[in-house]
Amino acid sequence: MARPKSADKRSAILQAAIEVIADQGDSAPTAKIAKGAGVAEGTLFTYFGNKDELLSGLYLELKAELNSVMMKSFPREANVKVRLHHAWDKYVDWGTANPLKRKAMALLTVSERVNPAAKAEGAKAFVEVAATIDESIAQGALRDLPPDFVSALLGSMAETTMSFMSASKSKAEAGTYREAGFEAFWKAMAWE
Amino acid sequence: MARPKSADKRSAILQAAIEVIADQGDSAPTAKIAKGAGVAEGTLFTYFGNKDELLSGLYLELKAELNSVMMKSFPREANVKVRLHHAWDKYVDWGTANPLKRKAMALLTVSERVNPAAKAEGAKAFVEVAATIDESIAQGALRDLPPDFVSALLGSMAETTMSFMSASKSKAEAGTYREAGFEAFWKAMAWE
Amino acid sequence: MARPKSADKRSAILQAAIEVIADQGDSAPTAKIAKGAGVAEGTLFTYFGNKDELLSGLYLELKAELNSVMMKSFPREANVKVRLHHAWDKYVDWGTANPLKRKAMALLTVSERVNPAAKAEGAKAFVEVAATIDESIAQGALRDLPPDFVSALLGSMAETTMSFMSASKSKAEAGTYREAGFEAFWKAMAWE
Amino acid sequence: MARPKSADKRSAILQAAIEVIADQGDSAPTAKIAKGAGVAEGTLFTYFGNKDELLSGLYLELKAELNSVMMKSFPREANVKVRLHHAWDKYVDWGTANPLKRKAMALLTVSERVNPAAKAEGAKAFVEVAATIDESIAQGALRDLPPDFVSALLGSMAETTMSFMSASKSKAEAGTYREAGFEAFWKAMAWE
DNA sequence: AATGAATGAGAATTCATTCAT
DNA sequence: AATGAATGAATTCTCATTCAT
Repeated sequence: MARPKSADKRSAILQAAIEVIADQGDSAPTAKIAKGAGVAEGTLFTYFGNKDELLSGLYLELKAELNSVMMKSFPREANVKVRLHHAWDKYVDWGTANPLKRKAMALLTVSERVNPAAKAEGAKAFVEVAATIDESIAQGALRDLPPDFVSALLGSMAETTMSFMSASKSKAEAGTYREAGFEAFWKAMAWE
Repeated sequence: MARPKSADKRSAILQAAIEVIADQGDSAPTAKIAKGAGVAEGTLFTYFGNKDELLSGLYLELKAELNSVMMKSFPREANVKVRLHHAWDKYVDWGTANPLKRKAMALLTVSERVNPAAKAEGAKAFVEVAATIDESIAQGALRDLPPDFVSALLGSMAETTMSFMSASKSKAEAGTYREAGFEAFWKAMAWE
Repeated sequence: MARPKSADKRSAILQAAIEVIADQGDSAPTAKIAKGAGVAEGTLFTYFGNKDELLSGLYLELKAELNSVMMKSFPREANVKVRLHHAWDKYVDWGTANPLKRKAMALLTVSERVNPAAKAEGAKAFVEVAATIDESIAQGALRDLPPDFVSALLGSMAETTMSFMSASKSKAEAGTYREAGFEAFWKAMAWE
Repeated sequence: MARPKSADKRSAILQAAIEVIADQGDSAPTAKIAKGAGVAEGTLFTYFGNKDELLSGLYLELKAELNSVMMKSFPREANVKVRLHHAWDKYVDWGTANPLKRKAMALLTVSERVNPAAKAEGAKAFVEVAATIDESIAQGALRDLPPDFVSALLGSMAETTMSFMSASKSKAEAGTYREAGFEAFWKAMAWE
């Protein structure tokens, strides 16, 4: 237990978990994940104490990756609309470029097996976005709604947008949805 | 003609299924559902051929109930905004008044075990709403976006709104979210 | 229970049992047999107290039918070879003309569920054949072997002959097996 | 390489399967077999993917054993009668010495659950006997009958002989049946 | 008598986790 | 640390039989 030797193995397990969970949900057998990762069934449990920990760990990993993607060259100096637009674009681009990760993350988000601590920690992926929303409201760029509500709507509208982007027949069409989605969000939230 | 199949028992099974599925998702044991319904494990299978049929049957039942709720005194003669507002209110009121049903329906909507025929049939719950959206776009009340995209956004925004209504501490606060949610949707989709 | 009203229903159940048991063996569900007979599941149990009784009853019925077929115009006055040849021909003709009955009877013969009393009673189908064999041995037409052994060999050789007759491509070929089978039996048992 | 799959455990499962299947046929519960073998219910499935594979595997094992018994010091140089006599003796001795194996093999031979590939493979147990029969017919030692028919009669006559040997009260009596059975077979098939 | 819904004890697998190697 | 065999509780579904209608 503990002190895993190889970071590679941990990554391989997580990668396999993404694929298997995207396909079968949180009832995916650990044996299948281990096989996908090229390790023995028992080995999985030296990297993750039990299945819930694996699920929670994967959830965190995905949230962290998403956070890093959204924050890469985040235009902290620009105005709030530009900043939110940046986050939106990075988010939906990541989601459409990584459909398995998106699917797995969505499944884990509603899974009872991901522990509450991980859920709470995962929320931090959006702290900066949330802060930007707070600021937007404070300075009157967005309507006076509870910031959490605005964040949640951003998330669900982005989720919906991604599914239409993924179903698109061309890059151009996907791009249209991406822009229309953000415009819808912004108009929904802004004054006027 | 012997003991007829009892509508009560069928209902009891479906009701128990709502509770257990809301709690555990589609991996809820049929034994637990049967127990919750107060029938023998085998009895469940005289009402539903197998677990998938139970899941699909419940999905249909919930969609039908939601449809009937939304269509009750649907103001067919009023303008599109009024009609969509009516549907929105009925939808989110039903969802907040019946959190278990809402949860179960959400879980079943993404379950692989609900058969495609049921999914297709279930979509009919929203046909009139979809038609209203089509009409809104055609007559220029809403922006020129793919109607399916608008419908999907309506659904996901309503879903998000419901979760904030459910978490509200007062009826008044819930009512505020309900209204704010619809306003957000309408502004997101309308011209200007 | 008891006192069945309709002999037709009893026959229908037995007929259905032949078909279902020939197909699935003694694990064939009683529900399937009832359905095949066009009666309700419970009705089967007013004609046969339980499944073992049905199986045993069917076994007896088949043995009785076979007996009556073999004894029809049995040449009691002819010499023993002629008499055994008659029984042989009737037996294998019945078996090839009624493959389902033959299959069901074979399956029931080795089934643990047919009760011993029925097995004993069923043996009577061959009493006259057995008597003829006794006589043959007594008068020196057949070798001095235990009569039961001779009877058993008659049965198993006939069984094997029937399966080759059933697999034959023509009536003529089947007839050849029928004759060759009897000749083999006779030569096996006769002096010199 | 972890605990290797144990040949002992595999044997224990097969041995238990022989006993339970001889008693209950192919509907014998896997749980009962596992218990008889002294392993957990799940363990059975690490050695045999499913019940059909267990049944097929056992069938093969028994046929292979029988083959090795019949072929042990098979007198390839002797004349055909001697060779067939050898096979007959080894066969019926094995069957009477191992009544459970004989019963299980007979049951599996007619089981629908043993897969066709195993049935085909199992037939090889008798190839050399079949070849000897072919040769016997070709050189005129046996009558001109289809070799398959001769083989089948050999099998069914041996089967019948074994059941009388098993019921015998003494070794001597059993030996008498063994010899009488072969003589019956030979006379049935030979010219004159 | 006939019907078929109701029952609950199996039956065959599956699977997270442990532990001998 | 890594492996994968071993475990046994849990799961879905079947089926002979009973019994309310």
